[in-house]
Amino acid sequence: MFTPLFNHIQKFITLEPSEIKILEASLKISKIKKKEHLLQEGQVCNTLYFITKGCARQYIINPKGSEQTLQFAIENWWITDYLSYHNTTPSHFYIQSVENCEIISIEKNILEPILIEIPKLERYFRIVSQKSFGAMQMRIKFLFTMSAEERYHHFNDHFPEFVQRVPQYMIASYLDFSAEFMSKIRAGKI
Amino acid sequence: MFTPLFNHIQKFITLEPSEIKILEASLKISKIKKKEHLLQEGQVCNTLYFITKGCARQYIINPKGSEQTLQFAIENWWITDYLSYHNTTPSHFYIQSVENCEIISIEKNILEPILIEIPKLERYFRIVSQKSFGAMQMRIKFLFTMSAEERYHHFNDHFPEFVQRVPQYMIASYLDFSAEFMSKIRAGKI
DNA sequence: TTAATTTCTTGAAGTAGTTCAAGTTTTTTA
DNA sequence: TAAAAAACTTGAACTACTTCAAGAAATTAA
Repeated sequence: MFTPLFNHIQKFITLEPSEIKILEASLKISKIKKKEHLLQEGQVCNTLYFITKGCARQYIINPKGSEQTLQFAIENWWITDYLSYHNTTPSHFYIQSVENCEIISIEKNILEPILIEIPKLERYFRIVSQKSFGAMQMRIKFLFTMSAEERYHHFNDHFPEFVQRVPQYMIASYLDFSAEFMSKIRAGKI
Repeated sequence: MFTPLFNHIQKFITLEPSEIKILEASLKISKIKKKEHLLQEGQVCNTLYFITKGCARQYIINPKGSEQTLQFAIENWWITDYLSYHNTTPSHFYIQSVENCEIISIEKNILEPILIEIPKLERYFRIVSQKSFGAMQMRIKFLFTMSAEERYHHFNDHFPEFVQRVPQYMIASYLDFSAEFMSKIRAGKI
């Protein structure tokens, strides 16, 4: 049930059976339907979510009233608002499932004592979040240096299966151009 | 000498005197001149840098051959390429001082054993990097939702001292518009 | 303190995107 | 399986920016 997460953890550290038990006891798994919200703007985010099946996204509603996807998370990705989590401040983001999902969640007030009990888990979360930060730096690089068309092709080349899974307009906003423009790129009308 | 770093660490965790000694022994402090490089594109980054005085930046050279700043780091900020650090892959970035700097550096092969010895430090780096990741999410939000002029004013309002310290063209590229356009915004010609 | 270099400014011309509105296709729901 | 809702497409008009080129101002070096 929790195996995808433990497999992921074991890529970075090695847990004792006793430690696995402790962690396991504090995890919660839930199935959620497409378009359900895990977090709404204005709420304080005090949960980490790990996707074991399906796909979720973080998005905002921009000043013009339309949704803009900032981040996707698929199988074996964590998704959360870390700023809200750490500062206990209202979130600027929505987190929503894009497909029916299976999600492991763990709450801050349960996780933090466990991290002190099992320091290897601190290590796991440190490495994962440093790598995510690094990935974000690359994302900014791509946004800054590539044209809309280049970003589309780059994304398509790197995540072809993913492009099939989610609506185009979400990918368009994630790549920071309009759905209409994406349609024209795809039709070769650029 | 290392006090700015220890002050920063003590905001998140509490170290024993013995632990402070261990860490201290593995830190290196250096003064570097304006425009010196800490990292060049293509090198593997195996060092973390903590700015105690001055200002550094991460930048790339874009396909047109001009520099684009992706990140600034001032006093009490860490700067590094975490993707290169963790994957031992060539970096896509330059890291360079923008002013004369005093910088604490710590190497991966020295740090990693210390982190195992002092798990509280794992905690420190985890929290710092999760917060940085959160800040990056906000940065993407601003890039996506604000016009060039709004980004300029927002940055100016939040970091007025900083705007005095670094050349405008670096700020312009950090905010993802041209130096010429920034000049026009400042002159109110927009 | 002069020369050299770096940074900033300005206007004119161009363009990579957006916005709007309407129609079509696909997917979901009942 | 029909109706409703969601997602995608298209073209025309627009605009927020970029690029270029040249000069002015500020900073640094000798």
